[in-house]
Amino acid sequence: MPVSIKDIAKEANVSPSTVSRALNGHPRISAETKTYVQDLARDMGYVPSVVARTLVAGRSTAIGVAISDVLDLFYIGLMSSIEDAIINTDYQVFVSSFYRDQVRELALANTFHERRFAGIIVGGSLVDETYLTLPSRSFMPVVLVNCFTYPFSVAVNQSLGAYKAIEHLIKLGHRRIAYVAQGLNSSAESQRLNSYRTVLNEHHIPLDEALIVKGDGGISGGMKAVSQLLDLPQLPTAIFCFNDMTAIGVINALREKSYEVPRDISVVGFDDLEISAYYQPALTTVRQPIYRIGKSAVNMLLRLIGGDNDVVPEIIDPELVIRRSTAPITN
Amino acid sequence: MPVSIKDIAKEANVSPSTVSRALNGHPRISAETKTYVQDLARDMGYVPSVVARTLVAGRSTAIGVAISDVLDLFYIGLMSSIEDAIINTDYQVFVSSFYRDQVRELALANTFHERRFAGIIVGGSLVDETYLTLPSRSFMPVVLVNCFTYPFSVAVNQSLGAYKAIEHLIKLGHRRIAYVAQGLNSSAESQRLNSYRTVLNEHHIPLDEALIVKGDGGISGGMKAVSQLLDLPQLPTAIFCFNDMTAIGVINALREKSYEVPRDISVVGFDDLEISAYYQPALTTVRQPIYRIGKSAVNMLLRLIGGDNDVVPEIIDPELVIRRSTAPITN
DNA sequence: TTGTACGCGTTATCAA
DNA sequence: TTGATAACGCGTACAA
Repeated sequence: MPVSIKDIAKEANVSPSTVSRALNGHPRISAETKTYVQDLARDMGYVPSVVARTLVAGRSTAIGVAISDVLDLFYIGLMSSIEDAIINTDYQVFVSSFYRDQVRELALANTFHERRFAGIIVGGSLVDETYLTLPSRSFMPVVLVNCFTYPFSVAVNQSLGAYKAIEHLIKLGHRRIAYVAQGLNSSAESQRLNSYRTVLNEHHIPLDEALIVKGDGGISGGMKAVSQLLDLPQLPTAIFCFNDMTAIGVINALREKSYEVPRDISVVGFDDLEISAYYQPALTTVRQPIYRIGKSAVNMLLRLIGGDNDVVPEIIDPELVIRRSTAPITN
Repeated sequence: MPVSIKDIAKEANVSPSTVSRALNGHPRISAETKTYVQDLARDMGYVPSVVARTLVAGRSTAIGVAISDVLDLFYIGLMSSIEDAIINTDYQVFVSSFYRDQVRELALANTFHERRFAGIIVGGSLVDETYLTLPSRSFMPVVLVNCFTYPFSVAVNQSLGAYKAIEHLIKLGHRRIAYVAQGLNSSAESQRLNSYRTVLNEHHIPLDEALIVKGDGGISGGMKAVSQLLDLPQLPTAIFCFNDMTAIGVINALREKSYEVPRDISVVGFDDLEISAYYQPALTTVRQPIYRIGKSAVNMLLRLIGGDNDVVPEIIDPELVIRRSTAPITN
């Protein structure tokens, strides 16, 4: 068992409250007993119990971060930026993931609730507005990232991102543009897919549903998607991918079949991960400014925790980063 | 404030202990009151306070994972495998990182201690045996990953890994072999560096200290290292990198200067990240079986938590994965 | 079958 | 300046 205030009190022949005062720099205490108790506490290896402190205070300094998938580097960047933003506050961050599973996501929210966390940030939620109905809502604020159906959120404008990507391809002369989806019921997914449909429509390009295939947000999903696309009677000349890892998978699978990017087929990603600039070919992609997102999410959460409910969703316009994986159509 | 057992008791006109019994499936309670209380608790949105429960029980079901760097994909893999291994137990995982900083690492250990976590796993520790001296040691076991100076650890044999990598290069005819370090005082770092020196020595290759340069474990560190190496009067013909991300940085920087890998210079990484197989050229690298490491670390920690101190360090022999970034020397 | 009393570690309040 | 007491939410031994 850890050393408690009582143990120190007994050893020092004072009352527990005196120990508490000495340790918390309370004004009304003699300098003598103060240093004596402090030294003793140190020597006994005392570390205060935040558990007990939380119980009596009725509030916690723990902030939870729930991310959909640890293997998705976008969420890793989010995690990193959140930790960065919170390091200078009085709060501590604890991260867990729910592996793209609705049930696990809610279980995780419940875990945070059970532990009475001060608030949580969720990246890649699959249950969205459900958070509004949770009983924890009143005392454990929830901020979502990249979700548009929720009032407390920081989001990159997914529609605009997809729009910019597809427009870019169209300007390069492409008309047969495939979309490799993530295969999840996320807010980002539906926004991008809708935008894909809209832009094609605006440009009077007939929609071919066969060009919409499912990936899994990772390399292998991108590779499988390509094998589906290559079975088509008429190949696409460009592929818009849900994210950069998917794009890397796509490019690899194409290379295996001796299609070269961008000579034969153009590929656009989403996220702008660090690796994307250093991949061969360097990826054309839609940048999600993850650092800014994390900072804003933390900001918003801290305001909500402080009782300021007067926040508005923050929408960030993404930027298209043009590199070497896209080129004008040749044939 | 969240709903408490007392709130329910008041509403149901029973005592708090009856509510507690009803909610915990206690045998001695009438089926009638049981279901009544359970329904009421659900309707009132009751979620038990693990904080209070932890306090009274004297033990927690929280397991902390401290990783050195979220942007290092090796640790992300570790995090993932640990979560995987723990999902079927009664414990919950909470991850935080300490950004390659000794002070932050100890602060994080203290945070876990304050919250009375059941145990912690540390990846990439910079303080190693210090954990043996912490006052939390007796009730919060600590398992380290890839640390050889600590009795409770799961580690890949770093020396052997480096040995296999360098041997491979030597067999390909290389004798001027550079080493791009991580630049940290970690256990892995010193083991690999020692091994590098040893193997060269065994093969009677004179050690040129100028061939040992510092990276930072990431892409940019690898790139900077290359610019140092290229300033040398005599270039290396092969570069052994601390990890795969470093290798990717190295290959990129070389490409920028029109050196082609492996034609002009061979490059070996370490870790075998997912991306490494799909990079161009696919990386020759030392595989650290991260899934197995995470599983073993969790296993060991749970045994320690269970009071079984009869554990021995687990050492895993790594495998060299030969791909396309290494080739026989040409000139 | 249910209620009462106590303790977990801490802090705030009130009394000495 | 210090000590005693109560309270946070829960579980459990004991009493009813």
